[in-house]
Amino acid sequence: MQKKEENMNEWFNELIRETELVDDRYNVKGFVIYREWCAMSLKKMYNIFESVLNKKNHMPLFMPVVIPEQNFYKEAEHVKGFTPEVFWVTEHGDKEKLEEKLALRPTSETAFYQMYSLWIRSYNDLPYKRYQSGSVYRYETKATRPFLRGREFLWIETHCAFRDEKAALEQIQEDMETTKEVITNVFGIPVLFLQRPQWDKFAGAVNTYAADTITQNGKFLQTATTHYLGTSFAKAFDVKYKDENGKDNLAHLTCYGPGISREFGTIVAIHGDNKGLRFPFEIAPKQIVIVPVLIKGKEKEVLKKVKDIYKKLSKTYEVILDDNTQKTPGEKFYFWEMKGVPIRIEIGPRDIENKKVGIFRRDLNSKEFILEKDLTKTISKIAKEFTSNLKNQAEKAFTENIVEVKDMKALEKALESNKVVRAPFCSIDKDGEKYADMIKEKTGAEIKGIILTKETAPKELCIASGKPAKHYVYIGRGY
RNA sequence: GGGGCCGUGGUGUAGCCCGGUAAGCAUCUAAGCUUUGGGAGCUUAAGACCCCGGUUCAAAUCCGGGCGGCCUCACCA
Repeated sequence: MQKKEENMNEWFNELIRETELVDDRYNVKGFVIYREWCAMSLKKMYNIFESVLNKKNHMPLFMPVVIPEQNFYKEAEHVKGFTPEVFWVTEHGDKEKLEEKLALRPTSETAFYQMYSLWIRSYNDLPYKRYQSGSVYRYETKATRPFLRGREFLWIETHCAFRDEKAALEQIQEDMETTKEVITNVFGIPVLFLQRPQWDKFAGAVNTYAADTITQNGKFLQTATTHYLGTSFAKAFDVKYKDENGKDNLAHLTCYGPGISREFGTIVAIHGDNKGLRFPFEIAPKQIVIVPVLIKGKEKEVLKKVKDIYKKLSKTYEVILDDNTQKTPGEKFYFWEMKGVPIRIEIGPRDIENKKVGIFRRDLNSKEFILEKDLTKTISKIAKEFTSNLKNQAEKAFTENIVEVKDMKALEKALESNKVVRAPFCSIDKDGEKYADMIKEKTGAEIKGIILTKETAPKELCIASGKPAKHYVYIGRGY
């Protein structure tokens, strides 16, 4: 098998094929099948995200997958940004034209806000927080890849309406906390919260805020974005509320889009190692596998023992009992490690004699034999620390992959050695764009944005323009 | 969209340059025996030359076109 550190792309492609996460042999380009082992985990990811959103007073709904052309054309910037990527439904039956073209939603602002103008009437209706889980469709150009860039992908999109900018910006904060709670703490993926430059924001937004992670080969990978849309969509779709004085006001809108299928790919890319997948404990398709060691003449007592343990652990965890007799234990060990099951329990005649069980843990790739009476205690201890071990390992690589630079030479050098950089830069407003273009041309890397925690302005000069720098920006190549 | 590489059983490949044997190997699948503490062994079975056209006595192999894939650049919340 390919080594991750040698060729991450090939390692990734090989891994997702070997582990049967997706089947990309479906005969439509950019559309893949998320198979069982992957789907079990995707569902858990959805559940966790949804329950966090529900706790924060979002409510679910399901919007239609098609959006009429006229909705799509209501917000000028939005159309301009998305039109090249839209799949249009134009016919029915035997080549009869539809009266109106329908877009397969590339994102659902223009579906939600059409209805928000009917549903939102007064300030008493605000804040108005809804979300849907589902798939969206974008005609990406030919460089599609499973999980990271598909023409169909799975995500959640929230759409919220507020009285004013202040309330809307608080929602942006909440979205980022949600990202941290779920993507970092449960999925174990470290992220940087970045405000995108003006030239790289969501089509139609006032500002775009992203949660970017960094892969071990030094590329940015966007896991979620949240957008402050201001009132432009509200104006286009007539989303108004009456205030206490009976006066009409435009609602301030935000939307948040954590990409579930892409986050899954990120989990594979970040946590996977040369033995295969490693799932965070909470979203592992199965959390524990039990492998009996069946020695001739002693199968009976071993099988009885593992069935007891299986039954006991199944009350709390999702467990598989691999009692297949055609495969040797060694082969099963390799197999389940590749599949990313967090904990493996081994039991053979010797262990029964010693009142012990073998425990292998995939976060540390280590094995020990413990007393059987300590089993549940040990498992719950491992379960508790498993994901944070993965997270810490990921964070170490993440931090090491960011380097500080003060000039173009150092920038080029850092990018060449597969790092992303933090550097002083003149401006992420329109006036900085030409210098960003300059960097792009010279190095192929992009300005991904500024970090959101308050920072004092740099004393250094901008690495591209030589003007005083307003910000430290993060620069790198992306997926 | 540009450039490069490629298309052989379910999967990974050899064969192609230099046309001709029963298209080889590994894995997977099924059946049986035997084994099982870190990828066991044997026997048997099943399974493939992307599509269309051309050249030729003869095409997996050469030529043209199509379709599809991978890498890469551009584009892209």
